[in-house]
Amino acid sequence: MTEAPASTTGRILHSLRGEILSGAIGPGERLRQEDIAARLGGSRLPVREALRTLAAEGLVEIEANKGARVPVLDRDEVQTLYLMRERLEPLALATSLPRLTASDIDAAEAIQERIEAGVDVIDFLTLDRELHMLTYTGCNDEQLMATIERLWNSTQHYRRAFMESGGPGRAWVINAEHRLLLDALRQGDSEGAELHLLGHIRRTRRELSSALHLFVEE
Amino acid sequence: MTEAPASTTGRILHSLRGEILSGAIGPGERLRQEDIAARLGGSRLPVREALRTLAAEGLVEIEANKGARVPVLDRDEVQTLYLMRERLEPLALATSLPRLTASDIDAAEAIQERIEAGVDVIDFLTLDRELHMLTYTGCNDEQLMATIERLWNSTQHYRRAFMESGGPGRAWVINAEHRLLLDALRQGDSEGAELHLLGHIRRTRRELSSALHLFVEE
DNA sequence: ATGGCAGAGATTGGATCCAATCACAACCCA
DNA sequence: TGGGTTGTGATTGGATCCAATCTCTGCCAT
Repeated sequence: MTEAPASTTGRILHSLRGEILSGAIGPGERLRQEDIAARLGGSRLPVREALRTLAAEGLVEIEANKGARVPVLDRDEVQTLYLMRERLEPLALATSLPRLTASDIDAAEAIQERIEAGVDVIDFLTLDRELHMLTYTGCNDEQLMATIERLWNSTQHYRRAFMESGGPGRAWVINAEHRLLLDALRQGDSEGAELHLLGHIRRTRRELSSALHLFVEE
Repeated sequence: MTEAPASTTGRILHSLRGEILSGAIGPGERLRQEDIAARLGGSRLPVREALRTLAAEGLVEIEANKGARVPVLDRDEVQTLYLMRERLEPLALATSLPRLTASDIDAAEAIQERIEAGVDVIDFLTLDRELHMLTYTGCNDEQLMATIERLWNSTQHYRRAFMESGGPGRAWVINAEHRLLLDALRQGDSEGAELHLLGHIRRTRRELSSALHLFVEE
């Protein structure tokens, strides 16, 4: 997610995805090809290809002759995306665990310590994602990991909006879940790790779903 | 999956996807932009956009300056795709069931009767897919259904190769599983339906995994 | 005979230009 | 005054052209 590709299409794709994930381009916002081409450098052609890719990833939606915009998700859609995470991420974790090294878990714990030391909203989102992705490094299946990243990407905006509007309130819950997850991983306890991960995602889903103010119709 | 779009890009995308799913273009085969443009009508531009979309779907892989080809999956990759189906399709089924009408189930049973009446390999693949997708019609979540369709698409070649090389041998097993699934749906038994579906996908995964001749290195 | 190398043809990547469609505003008429 | 209509600017869709990279063949040297 961090490597910068050489081709123009790859570069524009990378930049656009980053702008959507960072919130610089929010849900409902329109993406004009010429604007993007001028802003990111290049002609409209690589922009169109990048938009096609983003559309297949679910990060934008393209309507024929009417252009691309960032989709506005309602509560049910975000809920389903989280239900998908609840099903797929334990699978990735179980696949990853046998190949996970002690230093992988060390790195994850270092991230957790930074989270507990106190960070702002934007840093938390980045570190939380890094931590979870680190636990999946042993899973080298492209399709599974690509699907999981898509699920994170599609819900990124709502996670950030939730955190910025006060967040979960009880930070210790997240930390306890992370610690339990990492401990289970350390012990090679696949089932335990899967259960803690499931509970972690499930609780987040429920908190997001009850934050109705995130999903007011526009 | 069957509607023919008006735009050139959409038409080419639809045709290319169909050719890959039908086996007209097999794994490892290269896709030259100019060939496709000449064959399907249009310039290379819409072809490139269609290839980008197919790449994001996992139906082709694009290497910079080297073009697109249909990916060759090994046994582990197909296995993981099926494990993903085992996780996601019961979710789609549970979401679908409350909105499923009696006539939906009637239609699915009609398909099952056609399968039992005896069909060739290609018809079976089509009907089997139609049957399962029918059971998901009540699930109107775009992302979940798109992900499931991608999983079917990515594994379509190996399913067909398996069927053509003798298949499961015991056709009654599939029919029993389908009947049990449909019966549970008829009774509104969500848990039972999920279990039968899981068993159905799981058995297919195991049979495919043990058919090593499908995955010889090239 | 075999391995490396060079060059020509093939193929992809990108830019510019033209056509088609859409959105919006001004205008006309009831 | 309000609603429909038409026309113009804005935006997207598609085609052709040029540049960059790759591939593959044939040649040369060892």
